[in-house]
Amino acid sequence: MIKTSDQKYLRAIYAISHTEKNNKVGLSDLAYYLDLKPPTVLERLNFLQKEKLITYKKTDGARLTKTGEKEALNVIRKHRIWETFLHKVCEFGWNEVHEMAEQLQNVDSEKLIDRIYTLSGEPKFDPHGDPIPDKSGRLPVSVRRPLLNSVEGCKCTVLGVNEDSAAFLNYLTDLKIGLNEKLSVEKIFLFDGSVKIKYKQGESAVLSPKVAEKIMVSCNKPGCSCKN
Amino acid sequence: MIKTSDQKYLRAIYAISHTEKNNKVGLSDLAYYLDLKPPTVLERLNFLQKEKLITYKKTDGARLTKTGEKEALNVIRKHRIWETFLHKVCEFGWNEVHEMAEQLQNVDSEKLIDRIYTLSGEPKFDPHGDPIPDKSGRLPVSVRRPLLNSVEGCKCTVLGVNEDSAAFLNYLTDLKIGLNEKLSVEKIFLFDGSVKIKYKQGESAVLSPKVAEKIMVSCNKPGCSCKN
DNA sequence: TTTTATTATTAGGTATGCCTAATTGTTTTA
DNA sequence: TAAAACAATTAGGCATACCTAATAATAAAA
Repeated sequence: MIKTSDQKYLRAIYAISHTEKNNKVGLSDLAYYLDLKPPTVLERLNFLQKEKLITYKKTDGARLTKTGEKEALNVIRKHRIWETFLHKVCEFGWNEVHEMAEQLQNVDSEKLIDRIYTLSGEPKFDPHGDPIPDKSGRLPVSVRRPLLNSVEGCKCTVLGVNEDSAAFLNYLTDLKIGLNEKLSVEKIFLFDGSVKIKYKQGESAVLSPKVAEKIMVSCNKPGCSCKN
Repeated sequence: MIKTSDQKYLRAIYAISHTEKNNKVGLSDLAYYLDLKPPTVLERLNFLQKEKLITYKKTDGARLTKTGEKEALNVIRKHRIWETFLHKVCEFGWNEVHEMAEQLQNVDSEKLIDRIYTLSGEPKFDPHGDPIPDKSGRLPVSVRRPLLNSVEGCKCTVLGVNEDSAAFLNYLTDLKIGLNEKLSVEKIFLFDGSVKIKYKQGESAVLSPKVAEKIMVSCNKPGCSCKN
């Protein structure tokens, strides 16, 4: 059985390699992400390589092997199912669930995850809009795209976000933008790409491109001319 | 903040000192209970004593201080609430919940415990029939007594058990004796104190005193002449 | 292309939470 | 009451999972 501390490494590698700038997962990127020092991480990477869960070369960074990716997706599955449960069944805000799920994902019982998932209604996406892998690690496909890619006049729905920081989530909460919120794109400012949106009854906001890039939506009308 | 590994010690001391033979909690009793070696336990007991969570003297064994007992009851509360949740909401058998609760009790969120408890209907006793302390460590009083103390003819209800071992719980499951089962005491054999019971529609069993001692019941009629 | 900055690696260290083996008390019980 | 059994203690060791400081390799900038 693979240790929970090692699962953290696998999950981190997975997360970093699925960023926009998805090139190589360097030692110091990982150390920074995990809040550890490079020598600590290096030691463990060598171990994980011996176990054939990753490959690691200084030039190439860390990459998950087939087995390693499966492990990573397994933890991601647990994490996202717990987040879903906490949000849907326990009624926590989507900005509160991450910390708790981080601890709960380590509980060792497949059967428990199954029950929790059933109780949550077996959705395909977690409260941040991230896809929940099935038991064999397959991800559901989604039509998520960044709000930033909208054309003026588009009406779309918030499916999730691309950042978990409390600062960001609290900002959205302040604006009263939540999961499943329907947004209407009023204007795209050519100057810097800022996006003006309307939502709820009469709320409106101008979002910086940095923010709009991290809000994931899907268009309400199929065949809308927004980019993906 | 007190470490989860230290909480285990406090809980163990609490558990052992609340046994029938509740005299002193010796070093080796504790070591046996925790499945550790005496030197390991001694080291930690000295630490816990420095922290004023227990007192420990070779002659007197380990005793919880006020603070220590409060800590212990706090973990016990979490453990029993998780067990209740797993049984009532997730529909696990009462013989499956202990292991999972052991892990879940370490999750650090008062708020989560509150939600889980609400979802479970805020009962006063867990699925083994053990009382759930409130937030200040107060225990609800119960009228539990061992089945062994019954008089012939008594009708009573199973509230819980005094042992958590899988062997014991599986034995009860085989006999189809579960929580809230109504039992009718047919005969007490003077020879060794075995108890013959009837229950469900026509099931019957003769329980050894060792078993009958560990099944906790309450009489269905107030003023029944059973001992407590 | 030399200097500077960044990143990776090695070597050695610390705290935690366990362990075994040996020693010393303290009970039983013969 | 001496021998045997058991409980408590001391001393020293090991693995894990981190760390710092120093060095080597590589990439970026002057």
